[in-house]
Amino acid sequence: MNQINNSKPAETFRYLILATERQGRSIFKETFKKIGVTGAQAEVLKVLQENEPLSLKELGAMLICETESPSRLINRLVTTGWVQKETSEKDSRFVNLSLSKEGKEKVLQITKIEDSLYKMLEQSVPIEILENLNMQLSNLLSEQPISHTLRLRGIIK
Amino acid sequence: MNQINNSKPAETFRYLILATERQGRSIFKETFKKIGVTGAQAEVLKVLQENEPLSLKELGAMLICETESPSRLINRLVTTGWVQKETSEKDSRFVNLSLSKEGKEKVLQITKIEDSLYKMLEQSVPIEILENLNMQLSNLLSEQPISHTLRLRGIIK
DNA sequence: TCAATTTAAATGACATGTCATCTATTATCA
DNA sequence: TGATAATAGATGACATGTCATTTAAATTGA
Repeated sequence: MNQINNSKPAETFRYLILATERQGRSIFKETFKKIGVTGAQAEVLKVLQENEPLSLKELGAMLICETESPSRLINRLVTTGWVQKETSEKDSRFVNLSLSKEGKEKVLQITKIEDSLYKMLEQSVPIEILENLNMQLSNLLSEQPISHTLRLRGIIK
Repeated sequence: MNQINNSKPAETFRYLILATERQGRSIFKETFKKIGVTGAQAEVLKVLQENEPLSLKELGAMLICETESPSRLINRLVTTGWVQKETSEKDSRFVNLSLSKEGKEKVLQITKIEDSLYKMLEQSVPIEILENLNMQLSNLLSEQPISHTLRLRGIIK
């Protein structure tokens, strides 16, 4: 078991969160690369799968990786052919975003990758510890702006 | 207390880590902005303060936000006048990086900001919970490549 | 009805992360 | 001694995050 620096618990926590996020992102990136997808793209495709159709603003509100109108990210996914973008008939300021057929297929691949990585994590860390971490982290975030996004995503209730 | 999605603890954990990191980054960014520094720059300046002089490679190994030779980040800090860069006399492939006088002053400001944000966090979360989170997260990372960086930084031992 | 205001999305500019490639320097080895 | 290999750092190109600004469309209110 590691010894941590307990003289500065808040600073230690900050860097451990940063390190955990970076390590996780690196692991996901490594495997997403094989199917030609970045982490941000994967999140978009999955959010669309579960909530389509969405406007850009609605999508932006549901992304944890993205805080504002993700025009460029979406335009790249449209160019790649995984997302369809249509101007709304009711209000042409809005666009309606949804997955194409290829996008739906790509999401299946993404889900397989994610599920296998989740399984690895669940096998290396006792579930009670994961659940406890989840409870503490969600308490920490409960009054923060991002908790709204987490509720939209069903990550916290 | 929040209810979390316990049907997928690993996925929930992933997004909670992502959300915690993003929320924390946003808070630091907000306050660093007032002294004209980005989060990555702040980390560089603090690492140099505690370990100077460093080569680019050594610095890169110690950064949690950065994984490789951070040439451009450093060049911007040199341009801004906070970091001094000299070619090594012994081996001119290497550069020696250290803080300028202005850089040292900027680090004092950075430290004040960080300490006040750390204090806020320590006041809103019981220390035992923070320490427990730190222990669990460091255990999680102990076999990961990034644990080397964390040890160099004294965050884990 | 029309001016003013608000809203959705796009874009410019900048910062940074990532990967590949390049240049310059040093080390190694026959 | 010189060719080859390894190393440190820089740069090109691309992706994405952030903030400000712009454009186009819809809403509001007099």
